[in-house]
Amino acid sequence: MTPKKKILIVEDQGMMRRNLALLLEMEGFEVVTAENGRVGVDTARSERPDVILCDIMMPEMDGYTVVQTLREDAAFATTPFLFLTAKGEKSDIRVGMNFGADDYLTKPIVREDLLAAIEARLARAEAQGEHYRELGGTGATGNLPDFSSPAPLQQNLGLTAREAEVLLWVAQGKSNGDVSAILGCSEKTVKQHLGNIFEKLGVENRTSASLVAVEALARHSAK
Amino acid sequence: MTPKKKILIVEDQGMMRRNLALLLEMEGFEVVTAENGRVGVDTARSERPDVILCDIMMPEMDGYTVVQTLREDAAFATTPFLFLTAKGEKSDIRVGMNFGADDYLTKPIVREDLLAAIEARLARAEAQGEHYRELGGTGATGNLPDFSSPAPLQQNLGLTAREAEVLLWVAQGKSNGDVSAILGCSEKTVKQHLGNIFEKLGVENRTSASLVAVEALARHSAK
DNA sequence: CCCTGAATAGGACTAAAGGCGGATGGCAGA
DNA sequence: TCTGCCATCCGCCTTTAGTCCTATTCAGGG
Repeated sequence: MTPKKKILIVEDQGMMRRNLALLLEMEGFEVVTAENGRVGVDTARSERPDVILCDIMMPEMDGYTVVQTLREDAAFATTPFLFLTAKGEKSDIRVGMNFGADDYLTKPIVREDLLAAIEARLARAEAQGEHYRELGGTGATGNLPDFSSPAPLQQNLGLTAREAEVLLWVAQGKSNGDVSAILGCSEKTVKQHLGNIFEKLGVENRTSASLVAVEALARHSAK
Repeated sequence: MTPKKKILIVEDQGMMRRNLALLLEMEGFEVVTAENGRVGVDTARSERPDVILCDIMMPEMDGYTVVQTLREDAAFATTPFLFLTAKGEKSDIRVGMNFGADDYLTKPIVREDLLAAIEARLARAEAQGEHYRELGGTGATGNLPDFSSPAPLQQNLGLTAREAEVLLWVAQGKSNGDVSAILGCSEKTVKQHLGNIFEKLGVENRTSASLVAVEALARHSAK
């Protein structure tokens, strides 16, 4: 929502293309257009639209081929693809849907239907993204795992509460001196705990222990 | 494919329901049925089908409400939902699609269309799953990032080729001595590179540098 | 009450890490 | 050709990390 959604219109009829573009721009979408299927595929690849509206009957490359081509590309596996068709012919629509389109709109395009369909597909795509992001946890976006609690380390690695606290800070790059100051104990104590941690984790130094910790935290975020 | 796909049929007309079930079972699908919308929602939650076929006009709860209800549940955010409708009325279908359905089939149901639509939606759902799994990379499952190539470190962190190699091993917990043996150079050289790496990454020790490296590698897996 | 496990900490020591300055050779671009 | 940038390596030095051993305190369970 916050970032302007980009819509690609692939439609050979100039008037129809301009009308649609104008309508969508007035609704706050960013619009790019292509005058046939072949150009449409190229434009999709360079512009990475959030939604694609595509006519079926076009010169150079028809709509079926466009959706088929784009669906082979992992980058467009999730992009909502809507057909625009002049024909009420169910068979045409069926063919398109079976090629992996997400919806269709019959001409003449009604403004309300168009907007409702676009919003519905955007909402659906977003909901699916969230679903998979949930599955993937924070690791899915390449971010660092959650260092907010030592509990996962305690649970998953069989550490004591204090050991988990020590490791939590060590894994964030803190020195023994830092950790002792943070936890309010002697540096000797930190070293002692670290030695025990290394033994429990089967590693030989803090860097390896940190790796194990990060992995455990990531696994925990992944639920 | 390997695991039998489970299909939920929500349809109030007994004959239609049994015919569809029989047809799909003969095609090798596992089929569960529900005789109205309310039961359909319950059944979906307990059976977790891979595809849902749902009539629109039903007693107790209509098809729109079913899809609306299920889409609110994260578990069904990605489940292909196909409407079965006796009406060729476009408006009915539009309403259903706008509620988050994925496709529709008009009665009388043609065997080929039904199977093609189901296969198309299953393929699409699977492709999307793969897409997001790719985004999640190995990190999505809580595993460690890909340490097979230093290239991502070189690219994303602005390191030289050699520096990236050094960091790649350091981030895996290797000591300077180990790295020098692995790379076939002096330990002094490793230290020198590490110093440069620390400066470039804005960190003060190998553990912090490793954290940055792991994050960069995870981000790279996320494409 | 005794025993265990956890947390704490000290001393003494070795090993590793990291900083600083200097130096060489290769290689590509101005 | 000269100038950076990169990779390589040295020595010297300080700081940090890590090990081994020992010891105290405290909370719970049998």
